[in-house]
Amino acid sequence: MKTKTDRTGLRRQILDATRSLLLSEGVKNLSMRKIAAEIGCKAPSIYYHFENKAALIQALVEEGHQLLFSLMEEAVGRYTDPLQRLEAYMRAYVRFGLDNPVYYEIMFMLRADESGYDPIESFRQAKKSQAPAIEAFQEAERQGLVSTDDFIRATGAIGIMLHGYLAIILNYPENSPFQPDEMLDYIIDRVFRSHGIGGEPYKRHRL
Amino acid sequence: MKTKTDRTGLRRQILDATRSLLLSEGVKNLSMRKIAAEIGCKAPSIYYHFENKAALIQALVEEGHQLLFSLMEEAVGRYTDPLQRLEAYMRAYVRFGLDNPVYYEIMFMLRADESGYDPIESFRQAKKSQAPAIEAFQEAERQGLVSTDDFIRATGAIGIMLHGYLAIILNYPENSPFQPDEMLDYIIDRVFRSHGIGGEPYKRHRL
Amino acid sequence: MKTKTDRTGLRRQILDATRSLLLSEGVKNLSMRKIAAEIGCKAPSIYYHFENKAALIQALVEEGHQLLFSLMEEAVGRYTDPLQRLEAYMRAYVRFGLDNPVYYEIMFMLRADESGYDPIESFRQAKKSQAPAIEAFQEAERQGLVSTDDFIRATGAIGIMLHGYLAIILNYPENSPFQPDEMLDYIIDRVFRSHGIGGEPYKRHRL
Amino acid sequence: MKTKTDRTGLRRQILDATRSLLLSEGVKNLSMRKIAAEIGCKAPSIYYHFENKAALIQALVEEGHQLLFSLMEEAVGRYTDPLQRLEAYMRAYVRFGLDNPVYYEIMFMLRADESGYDPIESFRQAKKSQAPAIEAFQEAERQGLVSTDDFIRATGAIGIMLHGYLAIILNYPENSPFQPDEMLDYIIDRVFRSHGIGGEPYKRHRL
DNA sequence: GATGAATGAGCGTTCATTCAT
DNA sequence: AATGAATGAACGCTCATTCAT
Repeated sequence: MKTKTDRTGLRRQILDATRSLLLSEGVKNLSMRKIAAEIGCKAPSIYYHFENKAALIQALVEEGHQLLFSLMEEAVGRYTDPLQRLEAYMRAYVRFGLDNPVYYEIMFMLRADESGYDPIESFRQAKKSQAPAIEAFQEAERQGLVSTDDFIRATGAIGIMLHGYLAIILNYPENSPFQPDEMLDYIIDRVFRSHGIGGEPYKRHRL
Repeated sequence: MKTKTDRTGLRRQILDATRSLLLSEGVKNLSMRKIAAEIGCKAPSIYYHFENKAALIQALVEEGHQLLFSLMEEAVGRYTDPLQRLEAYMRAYVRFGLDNPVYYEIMFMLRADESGYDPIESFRQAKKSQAPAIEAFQEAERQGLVSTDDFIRATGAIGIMLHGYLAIILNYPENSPFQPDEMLDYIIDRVFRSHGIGGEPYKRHRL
Repeated sequence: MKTKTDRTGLRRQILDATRSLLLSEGVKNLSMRKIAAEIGCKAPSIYYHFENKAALIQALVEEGHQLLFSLMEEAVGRYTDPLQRLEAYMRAYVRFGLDNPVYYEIMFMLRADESGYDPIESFRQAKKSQAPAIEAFQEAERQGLVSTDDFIRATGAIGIMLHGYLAIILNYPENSPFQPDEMLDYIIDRVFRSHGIGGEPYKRHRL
Repeated sequence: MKTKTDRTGLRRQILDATRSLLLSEGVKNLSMRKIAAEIGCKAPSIYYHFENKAALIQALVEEGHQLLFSLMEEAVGRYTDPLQRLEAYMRAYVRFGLDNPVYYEIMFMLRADESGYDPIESFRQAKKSQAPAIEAFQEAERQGLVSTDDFIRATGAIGIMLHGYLAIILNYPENSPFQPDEMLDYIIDRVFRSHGIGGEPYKRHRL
C-alpha cells in the first residue's frame, strides 16, 4: 500500500508537466523550476530522475518517436489498398502533429543543440516511422497504381510537404495563413496527382 | 573596426552584428550584451536605436521580407514563360532561405512571442512576395499549360512544400536527411506533374 | 539620492569585502552573494566590475603581490649592511604574511585552479619580490660575510622556510604548534649559521 | 563469514575512492555522490560507514598519520649514526609527502574547518612522528656531532622547512619554482651546516 | 547494509532593462 | 548619442544530507 499516492511516478509527472509547459509557454520559457512548481516538487528532485534538462527533453523526444511509430503502423494497418494506406499515413502523420504539437516540435522543429538530442538518431527513428509509407508506395507501384520507382525519395518529399504544413500551423496556431483542413485535402490530392499515370492519374479509393 | 563617425552607422552595425550572431550562435544565445560586444559599444546604446530586443529582431524581419520580395520579383522577371516564372520563383525562394538562413528563420521559423513580430503582419508581407507566383499560375492557366483554378491555394501549397524543405535543411544543416539539390529538383518536378493535364502533364521549358 | 561618498568605488568595496570574507570564512565559503550582501549591493553588480569570481580573486592576488613587493623594498631599504638587509627582508616577509593572511593565502596557498591565477605569473611576481634578498646575499658575499655562491637558490631556500613557517601559522592560527616569535628568531638564526664561515660564522649586527 | 568481509569492504572502498578522487580532482571537487559513483554504490551508503563528509576525511587523516609514523620509524631505524638517522628522517618525510600527496594535504594543508579534524589532535599525532628526529638530535648532541640544546625546536624548524618545501611542490606540482631534487639536497645540507661546530661544521656520513 | 526518493540551501552566472549622466 | 553603473529575476545545476524502506 502506497501512502504517497499523489507522489506516484514523479518521473511520469515530470514528463507530463514538461509537455504541458512546453505547450503553454514554449521551449524558450521552459525551466526546471517551473516544471517543479507545476508538479509541486522541488527542482533538484527532477535531477534524480533525469540527468539534466537535455536528458529530460530527450526522453520526451523518444516517447514521441515511439508514439509516432505506433500511430503510423496502426493507421496504415487499417487498409489494404496501397493508396489508401498512403493516404492514411499522411493523414495520421498530420494528426499526430496536430494532436501532439509538443512532441512534434521537440522531435522535428528543435535545433539539436536546444533539444540535446542527436539529430541523426532522430532521423533514424523518423525513418522507421516512414517505412509504412515507403512500403505502400512499393505495393502501389507493383499494382500499377502509380508510376514511381524512387519510393524513398517520394516518401521523403511527402514528409517534407507534411512537415511544411505542420511547421506553419504549429508555429502560428492561431494565425494559420491557410485553411488547415482544406489545405490538407488539397495537398494530398496533389501528391496523388503528381504520381498519376496519363489521363487517369490514379485509381484512388478515397478514405 | 568601423568608426563612429557615421550617424546611422551604429543602427546598421547593430543589425549586422545581430544577424552575424544569430548565424553563429542561434536565436537562443543572442543577447544584447553580445551584440554590443561584437560592435564594440555598450548594451544600453542599442536601446537608443531599438526599443528592445523584440524591436531589434522585428527590424531584421522586416528587412528580410523586403529582401525576399525584391528577390522574388527579380527572379520571376527574368522569364516570360509562366511555367519558367514559376520554377524561377521556387528556386529563388529556396535560394533566399539557403543564402539568408537568419532572415528565413526569424521570418518563418520563430514563434511570434520570440520574434516579437506580429504574425499576421508577417503573413501579409509573405503574401506580397507570393504574388509573382500566383500571377504566374494564372497566366499558365490562361495559356492552357496547367489545369488549376485555385491559384492562391496552389501557390500556398508550393510555399508549404518549400517551407518544409527549407525548415529541415536549416534546422539540421549538417545532417539533412536528404540530398538537398536532388530533392529540390524532385520536388519541383512533382509540383509540375501535380498540375499536369492528361497524358502530357505540362509543357515545361526547363530553366 | 545616493551620494558619491557611500557609493564611491564599488569595485574597491568589493575587493575589501572579499578580503574580509576570506579572512572570516575562508576561500571555500566565499560566494558572490555573500560579497554582495556584505556590501549591500546585489550579486550581479559584482559582475560589472569583475568578469567572474576568478578574476576577482586574481585582482586581489595582484594587489597582494604589489604590496609584498613594495614592503620588501622598503624593509631592505632601511639598512645598508647586507646581512641586516637580509634579516629585514625575512622579518618583513613574515610580517606581510601575518598582517595580510588573506593576501598570503591567495597568493601562495591556493591551488591555481581555485584562484584562477596563473601560477607561473604568480612566481614571476614572487621572484620580483625576492630580488632584494638575492641582492643582499650577493653584497654579503662580496663583503666576505657569508660563503655562498648560489644566491638564487639560497634565497629560494629561505623562501621555502618562511613559507613553511607562515603556512603553518596561517593554517592553524589558534593552534600553532610552536611559539611564533621565538621560532622566527630561531629560524633566522639558523639561516645565518648555515651560511657562516668557519668558527666565526657571521658578522651579524642584529636588528 | 561473508558479511564481515562485505562490511569492511565497502568502508575500505570508500576510503580508497576518496583518496583517488582527492588526487585527481582536489578537495574542492570532492563530493559524496562522486565517491559513491566511483565505487558503484549510492551516496547514502557512505553514511552507514561514516557519519558525514568530515568524518570520512578525518578517517583518512588518521590513516595518514599512522602511515607517516610508521614510515618515519622505519626510515630512521635503518641507520645507527644519529646524523644519518636525521637525514633519513628528512628524506623519508619528504618522500611521504611526494608519494602520498593526498594524505599530506589533508593532514597538513587543509584548514581545520575543511577537514573536520581537530588540529590539536593533528599536531599531537605529528609530534609522535617527529620523535625519531628529536631523538636523533639528542644522540647527535651526546656524540658531539652537533651543537644544539633545543632538540624540539630544532626538529620543529626542520619540520617547518620541509613543510614549506612540500607545500610548494604539492600546490604547484607542474610549476614548482625550483628544482625539487637539488633543492632538497641543498636544504638538507643547510640544515646540517646550521648546526655545525666551528670550522668543521659536522661529521656527516652522507647517505 | 544499502538504497530510492527527495529536499533545502546554495552556487556562479546571464539576462534584458533602467536611469542618471 | 552613448555609457557607467546597477538590478530584479531567473537560470541550470550541485551539494550534503535525511528518511522510510
